[in-house]
Amino acid sequence: MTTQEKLLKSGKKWFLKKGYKSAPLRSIVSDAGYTLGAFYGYYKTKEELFYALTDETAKGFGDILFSIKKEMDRLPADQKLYRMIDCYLQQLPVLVDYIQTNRDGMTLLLKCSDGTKYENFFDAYMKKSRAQIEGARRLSQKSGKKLSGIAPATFDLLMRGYFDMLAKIVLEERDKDTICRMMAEIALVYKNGMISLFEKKS
Amino acid sequence: MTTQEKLLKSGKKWFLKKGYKSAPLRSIVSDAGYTLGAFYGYYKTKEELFYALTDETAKGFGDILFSIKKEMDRLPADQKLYRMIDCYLQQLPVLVDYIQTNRDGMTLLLKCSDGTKYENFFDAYMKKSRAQIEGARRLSQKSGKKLSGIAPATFDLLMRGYFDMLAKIVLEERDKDTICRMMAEIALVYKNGMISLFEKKS
Amino acid sequence: MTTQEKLLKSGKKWFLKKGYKSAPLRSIVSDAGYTLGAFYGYYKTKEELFYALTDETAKGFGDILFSIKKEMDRLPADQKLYRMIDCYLQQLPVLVDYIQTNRDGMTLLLKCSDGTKYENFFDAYMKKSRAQIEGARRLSQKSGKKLSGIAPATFDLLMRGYFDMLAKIVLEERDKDTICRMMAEIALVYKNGMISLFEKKS
Amino acid sequence: MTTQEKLLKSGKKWFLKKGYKSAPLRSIVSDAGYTLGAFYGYYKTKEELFYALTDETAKGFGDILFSIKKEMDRLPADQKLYRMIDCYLQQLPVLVDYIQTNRDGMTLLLKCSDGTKYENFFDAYMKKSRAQIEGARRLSQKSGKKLSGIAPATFDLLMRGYFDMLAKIVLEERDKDTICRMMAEIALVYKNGMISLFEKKS
DNA sequence: CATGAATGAGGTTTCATTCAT
DNA sequence: GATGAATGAAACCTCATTCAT
Repeated sequence: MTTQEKLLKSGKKWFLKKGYKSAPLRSIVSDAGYTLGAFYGYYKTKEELFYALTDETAKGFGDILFSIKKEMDRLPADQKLYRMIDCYLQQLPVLVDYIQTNRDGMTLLLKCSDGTKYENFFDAYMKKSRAQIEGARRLSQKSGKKLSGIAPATFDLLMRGYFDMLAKIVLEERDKDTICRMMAEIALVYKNGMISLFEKKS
Repeated sequence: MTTQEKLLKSGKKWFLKKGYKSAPLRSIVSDAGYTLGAFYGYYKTKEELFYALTDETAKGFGDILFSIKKEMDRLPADQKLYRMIDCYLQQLPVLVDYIQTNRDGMTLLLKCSDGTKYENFFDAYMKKSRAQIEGARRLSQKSGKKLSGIAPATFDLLMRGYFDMLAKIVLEERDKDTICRMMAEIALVYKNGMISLFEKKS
Repeated sequence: MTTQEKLLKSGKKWFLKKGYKSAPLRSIVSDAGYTLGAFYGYYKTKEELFYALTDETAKGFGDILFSIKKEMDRLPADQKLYRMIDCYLQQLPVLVDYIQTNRDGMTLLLKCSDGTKYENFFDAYMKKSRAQIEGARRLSQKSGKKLSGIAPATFDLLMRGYFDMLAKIVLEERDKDTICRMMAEIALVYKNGMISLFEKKS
Repeated sequence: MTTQEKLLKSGKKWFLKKGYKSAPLRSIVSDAGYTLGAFYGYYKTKEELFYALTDETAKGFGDILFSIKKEMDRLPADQKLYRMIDCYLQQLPVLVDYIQTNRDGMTLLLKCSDGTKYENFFDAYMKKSRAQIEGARRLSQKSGKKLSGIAPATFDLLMRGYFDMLAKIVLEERDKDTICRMMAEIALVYKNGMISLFEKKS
């Protein structure tokens, strides 16, 4: 294992354990078997080390979300709200798979990134998709259908909750199939639950 | 306002702004109009000040959850899973009310407690209730009914997600009615969604 | 002697000895009989300590130069160049006196300020007065007199040289009268030398 | 270009840009296309590299000053003070020429030598020549003439001022003729100014 | 009750230098 | 001749905590 790999490994370990800010660089480095000076031969700052551990994962994750979003954009306007979840469900395995194979990176992003550019990583993505959903809602309303037995803010909250669950379970559970099944179940609960609300109101 | 009250007030302000770890005790104390020496006449450590601001809220919140749990315990074993949500919905206003009137304390617990015994405050409670639900599941199974169109772990996850949403929205939104309505809506989505799953499977 | 005074004294000593950049804060502080932490109770940065030792002197010195400049502004345009030196000579004692009584501060400004906002302190003032002199020169030319047996750039250089000499001698010599006499002599050399050039050419 | 030449070139560039102390050896070496290890095959220390860039220039400059001094020594004792400037003026082109063709070296010596044995390079030479002038003064006095409408210390200061101006202008201006003209003008101001003083007093 | 001076261990970063290969 | 990994001391700065007054 090269020095850099050792540094990355030790950095990952400490960042996971204490979070970015509270992980002492000294510990990271000495745990890897080196001195502080050695570290700066490889990274310019502590932050750079963190990004070396997370940038790729963050980008990869964003790419997947982006591809899902594009898929959703192709849905006919009047069906968007109803079918967004299906659209998402279809991609779920890819998403879970990605998070699974990038567990550490994702954990760093979600739980240990305080003090870095990735703090609130998830909410940032959620905010983007909020605009997307808001757009879908307005289109649906124009098309004459009454759909909102559910307030948009609630819908938004539900989505954020869903992703939080996704994050939690992926970071806890190692079996991909279980995760997919659970998240699909939850998505179904969401879908059926929302549909029942729509129907009740209309 | 007594010295102690001023310290508490200033401490709250700084912990809310920067989180437990990053809030310099110096700032807290000088903002209150005192010096560091004075502080240590009232609290042994910085951490103690934090707990002075949070212990009560944490306990109060726990008490409510505990009372909901007791309520649920009274449900007949064979109806537990189905009616837990109603049981919870019934208590929702109390819960929201409590969080609302203890916004600062709850925020401290949920967002600013990194480095204290309360980090991961919510998950800790959720883990306790997991045992509870697990118990319900086993009882139901004994009673011979097939209920789980939904896996218990999924149910657990859903509950944790629900509480996260509750936390999020309470920390973002100041209007109690809005919060209650949204959380009730979400609970309905949950309930209807789950019921539809049960029915489909059975 | 208060702690702050000790810190200032030690700071002055080290800055004078090694210059701002090369003076280790550690030495400054431990020489004063304290630890690094103590220092930061009094100054936010090393730079702030330096400015505590120099700001006042810099301002005072600037004020005197400014008052000389205003004096010069009052001279009739056609006599400016010829009488600027007299005007300056008249204020010389004040200037020397000021530098004398602020020897340390002036030395810090002139020799030890590398890395601070005061590096090139003198040249900065010279640049300002350059504009002033250039103005005088143009006015003189308009008034029809041929005066420049001396190139403006040369004149500028002479002035900068003069101030450098002033700085040097003040920092070396402790007797005010001697300094005044020497600088007055030099000013006379300048004046007569320049006049002889003017006359030769015209 | 040999390795050593590359190192020298890069060293010159960085020392000129940042000064001896602030120029990181790392930058010097990597800019030259090598690594730190390579450097130490050629020079024992960073300082040694600096001297490799300056020793020759320093010596050459000193030699010229020495030859001027020898020239002056040949002047009859009773005419020394009056004719020193002529003697110097005669050598001025040589001096300027030398500085011109060794701009970089001279700049290093005058502006970038902080932290090396050459800091205060100019003043060191001036101090040596002080002894020389002092000697001239004593001889003149012995010979019975009243010469000093000007104090020897003032004369000394003037000379140092002159050299500072020379340094400044050479480092700023690239055109040799301009430099020679300006410095000659200044020398004339000096000479005429001093003569007028002598005459006035006598 | 409160002060405020001081500590000391901690943090991140820089850099000349060494040395095995 | 050159590499480049690594050192180690030094730099500036932060902050919870102590303690004499």
